Amino acid sequence: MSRQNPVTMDEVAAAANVSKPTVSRALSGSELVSPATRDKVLKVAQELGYTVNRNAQKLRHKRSNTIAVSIDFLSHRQNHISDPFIFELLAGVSEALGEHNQDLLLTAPNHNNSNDFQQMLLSRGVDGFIFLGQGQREDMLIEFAKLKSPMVVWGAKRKKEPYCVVGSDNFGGGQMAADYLYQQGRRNILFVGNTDHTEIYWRFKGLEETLKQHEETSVSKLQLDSFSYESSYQSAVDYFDRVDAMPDGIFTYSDTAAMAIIMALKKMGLQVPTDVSLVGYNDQPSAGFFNPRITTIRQDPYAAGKLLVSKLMRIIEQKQVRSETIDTELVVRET
Amino acid sequence: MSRQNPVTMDEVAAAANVSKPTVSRALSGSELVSPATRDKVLKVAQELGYTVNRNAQKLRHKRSNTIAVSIDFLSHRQNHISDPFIFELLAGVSEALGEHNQDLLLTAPNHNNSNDFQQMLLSRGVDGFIFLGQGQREDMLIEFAKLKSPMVVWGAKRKKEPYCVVGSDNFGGGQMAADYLYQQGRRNILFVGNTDHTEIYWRFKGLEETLKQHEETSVSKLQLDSFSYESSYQSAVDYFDRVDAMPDGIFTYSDTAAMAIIMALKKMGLQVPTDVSLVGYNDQPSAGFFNPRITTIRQDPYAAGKLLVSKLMRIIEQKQVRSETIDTELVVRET
DNA sequence: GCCACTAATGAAATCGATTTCAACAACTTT
DNA sequence: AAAGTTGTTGAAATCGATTTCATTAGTGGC
Repeated sequence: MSRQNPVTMDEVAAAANVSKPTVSRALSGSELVSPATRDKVLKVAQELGYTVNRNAQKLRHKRSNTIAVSIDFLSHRQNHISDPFIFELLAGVSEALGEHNQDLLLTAPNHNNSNDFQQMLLSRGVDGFIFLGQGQREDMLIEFAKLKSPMVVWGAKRKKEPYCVVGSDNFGGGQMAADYLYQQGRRNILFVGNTDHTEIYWRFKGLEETLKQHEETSVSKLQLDSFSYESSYQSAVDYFDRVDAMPDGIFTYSDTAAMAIIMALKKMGLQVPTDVSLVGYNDQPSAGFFNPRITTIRQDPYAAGKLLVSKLMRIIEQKQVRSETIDTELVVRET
Repeated sequence: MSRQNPVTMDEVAAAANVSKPTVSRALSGSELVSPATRDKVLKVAQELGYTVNRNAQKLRHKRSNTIAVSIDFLSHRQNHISDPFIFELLAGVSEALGEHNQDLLLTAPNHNNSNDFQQMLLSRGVDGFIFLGQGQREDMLIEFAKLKSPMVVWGAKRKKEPYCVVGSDNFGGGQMAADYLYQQGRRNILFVGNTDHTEIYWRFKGLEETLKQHEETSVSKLQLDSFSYESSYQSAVDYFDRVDAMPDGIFTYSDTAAMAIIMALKKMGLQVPTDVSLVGYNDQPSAGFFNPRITTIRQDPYAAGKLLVSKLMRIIEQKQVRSETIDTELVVRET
């Protein structure tokens, strides 16, 4: 009904016998309008079912109160779901943005290039960007950062990143995994993951450097190039087939990979945790009810979302912010 | 840089020595402008780094090319992630919207009431709505549908729903599960799920009515009221404790619940599939690599997303559309 | 050479809000 | 009673595009 022809501010003004500016002020709760007229305007607006035209408002304000959120994984049909953790992160960001009265524009897969992002920003479509996962596209992010648009990134901190990064302490996570596995009496540790990804690289480094401090330990690496369960499983089977000595401790870059590895070990006739101890990453929901229940490094996606959003808001307000690391925690379960 | 002060169409017009309307036409590829001037304008626009102000455009067009997507689960911190299938559905919708050049506005949890939705629509913020999951809020959707706004819903079809629903054939899914379990020689079947949800109700009905056709079968029901793994597990343990005869076949409303049930059975000393056969629902990614690998009813989230979006687009174009059911498929694995 | 017609362009109106600035009324102050 | 406040209100400009309508130049017909 009213959709065909929404009520405008002019009509409210006419009906309330005041001018358009007065209506605008009344609705925005300005002090410049007398309480009597304000009440009258509000009542009339309510009766007519008036709602502000947000596009007109955005045009005038030069601000959209909309944040674009870009999920790396959404663009790759093959492995988009590989990490349920990202979905939790999205939920956290969504909640936090809601608290700041910001709308969340989920960027479509085919927009995933600098040029289109730039368009979105400059065309006043959005006020800022949140990138969930820097993945292998870090160069693109660096390129994009040159535009000096408000942006924050979930991922790994580098020495001098040109944008604000929020992420868990990947190095510290690696350390925790190393300590745990060592305490379990494991000495031959295998890392599983694609260290081309900055985040994953630091998890590996944390593991490696911690183990170096002990004698008689060895660290090897199984380099994956896909996030999917199937491909991880296959890579693991191949690896275990060709390798001489089986590891007795494994640290995987994600819980999904952990599941794949456990299944591959099973195929090789090895039991977790009897023969091999294993630590995953993320504490994604299914990690806790996999069989066996996976020991993992927990990152709090809600805390992360909140932090990402609050940083971005400060950037939009032209304030200085720093990259920040959120706490991680070792969740000891059955593996 | 340019963010502080984006280039406007007027500036392009001045630089190209033409008028504003000509620039507008040139950029939109109108036939009304000569090829020579069009090329010139395009070149100048490129040089100045011009991008259209989408908010001005939206105001003028009275169309935002933005679709609001509402995810039921995002609003409940407790169980928002219960169903990874929803995330896949979201990815499908995102992809499909991208193909239609529509932006995707993910509605914030605190917007989840009719009034705010109405505001969004009437304020020209979005052109239509996609609800992923009708859940227990079906009354709210019906209320919202009265506004006659373009909307489509992922969920269960009813006799006469006041809006367009796309969903899988839940009754048929129930039938498939029943047939499978019967063929496995199972006779005492338990359904697990909250039948207050329309979708889940029909899955139960499909199961029940199919089994009724065979003699010497029994159907019982474990009513859940939460989607979370933990609570499902607990309910199952309690149920198995108090019930006289254990079922030899189980059909769960989701794969997450299936995992919880399997773990609960294990605790009771029962093996899947030796003692009990089990069919889940959704074929969520982890179903295929749970241990044991879960037999389930597959719904294609990409097909679903595409269908939802194409229906919505037709509704926005004022065309008639019908509710539709997408195919489901029994994926036989180890359970 | 004049008229009709087409193609290309621009002036001005428009979308619906917000904001600046001026105007006015009602009070104080002296 | 004149001047200065203070508090409310409205006219008009503005945000940046699109669209209508009028205008001009150029082409062909007779």
